[in-house]
Amino acid sequence: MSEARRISWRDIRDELSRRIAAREWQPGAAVPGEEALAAELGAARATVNRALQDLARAGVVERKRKSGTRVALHPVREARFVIPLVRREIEARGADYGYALLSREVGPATEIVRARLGLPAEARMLHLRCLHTADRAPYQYEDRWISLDAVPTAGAENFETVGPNEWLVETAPFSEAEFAFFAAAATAGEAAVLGLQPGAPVFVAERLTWLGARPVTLVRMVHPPTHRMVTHI
Amino acid sequence: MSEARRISWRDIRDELSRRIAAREWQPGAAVPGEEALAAELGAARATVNRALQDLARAGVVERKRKSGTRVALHPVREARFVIPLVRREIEARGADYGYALLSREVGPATEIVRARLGLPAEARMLHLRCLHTADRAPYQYEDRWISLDAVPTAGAENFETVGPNEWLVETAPFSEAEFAFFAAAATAGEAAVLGLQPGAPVFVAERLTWLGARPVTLVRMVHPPTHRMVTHI
DNA sequence: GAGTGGTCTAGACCACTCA
DNA sequence: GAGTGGTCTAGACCACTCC
Repeated sequence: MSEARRISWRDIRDELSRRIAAREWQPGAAVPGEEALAAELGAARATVNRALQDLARAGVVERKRKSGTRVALHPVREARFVIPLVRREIEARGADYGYALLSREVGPATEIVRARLGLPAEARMLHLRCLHTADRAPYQYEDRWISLDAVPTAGAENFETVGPNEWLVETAPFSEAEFAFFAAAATAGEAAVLGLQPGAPVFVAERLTWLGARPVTLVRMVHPPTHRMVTHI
Repeated sequence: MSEARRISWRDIRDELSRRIAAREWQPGAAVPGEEALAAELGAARATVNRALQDLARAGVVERKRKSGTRVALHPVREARFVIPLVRREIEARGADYGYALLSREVGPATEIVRARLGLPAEARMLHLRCLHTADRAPYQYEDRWISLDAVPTAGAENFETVGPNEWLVETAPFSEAEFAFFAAAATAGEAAVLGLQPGAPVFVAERLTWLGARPVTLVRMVHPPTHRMVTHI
């Protein structure tokens, strides 16, 4: 009587994905062209295109003009991590969020920080050290430098009740960011703040942001070794 | 004489992105509807839609039917990491890749591993321990469990020249994966293999994969503290 | 030169959600 | 009920790349 429901690009993606997983299309093998798939599946080429682009983004197929689409030999899987505000991260766990400002200073940056941000020696910087707690337990120690050239209004903020993270998000836009994650041994200062032994392994997330060519902020976020960064694919 | 080049969805995305960064549209403010933007920018609604969807994926705007599109108050930025094969990761740095199988055993899994994978006590598993080197220096210690129920052919492989990672990628498809990253103190065994002091901080990446409901493999990849996982946004 | 993916357009209908 | 985003279609042209 009635026609079947229109096929969606997700349906197509899942069907192609299934064929690849079931080895109906071997790794390295060519996938039929968009036109052919569209005809076979009863969809428009644009719909097939959207499905294939999604698979390409996920690393399942590789596409090249003229040569066509192939099942990836070495699927480069990608992991996505959402980087929420610490406060939201803690509240999402159902824990009570706490914030404390440990120190606030205006002055020149250390040589390492200047080199990392590409700033001259005379650049005026705001240096903040904060602690974020979950149910009163140390959760993240934040060591942040803010360029007062890029964000002059930061000099007028005391950051005693609002963390620089939240303040910057609403105040200072950025165009580029670089994240790095690594393990390190807790320095004496970090260990004291987080309630660990000096030298204990800590999980460090470091972020640099720029607005155009101007560096905005450099932050080192240090977590106790119980911290896990998890994602699903 | 001639018309300007057709506007692309990237152009539109960048223009909208610029307006948001320049605070022409404040955080929380409503963005004009797709129809209006299409008219203003001289593009089709589908093109504007694609640009807005990309901004939504990046967390810059939030979209809801009927209510429309708003500039995100708390942009939930996301970081994307590509997870290549270790060999590729090392070769991409211009270093020589080396691989060594340290041990290979068939038998029951430890209780912890079974619990993690949701497997019964009698499940037959393949346990592999390997070392990946970059220019002869230890780069990653791989401790892997493979379910012989899910991947029976793994039992016939000796894994002496090809790492289980590469072998599985070409042999055993998976539908779901979970990644976890964290810092830990090197165990005595890990320290010995990586040439570190026991208790030294190490960067651990753990991955579980399933094919449908069946667990395929659990791997713990341990890196020396010099390892950094980096991404740009 | 020719084949394949990349993308834009114009129009249409649907789905969700708010009032 | 009505407004907005979500998506499909059909057609077209472009851009890249291999031959």
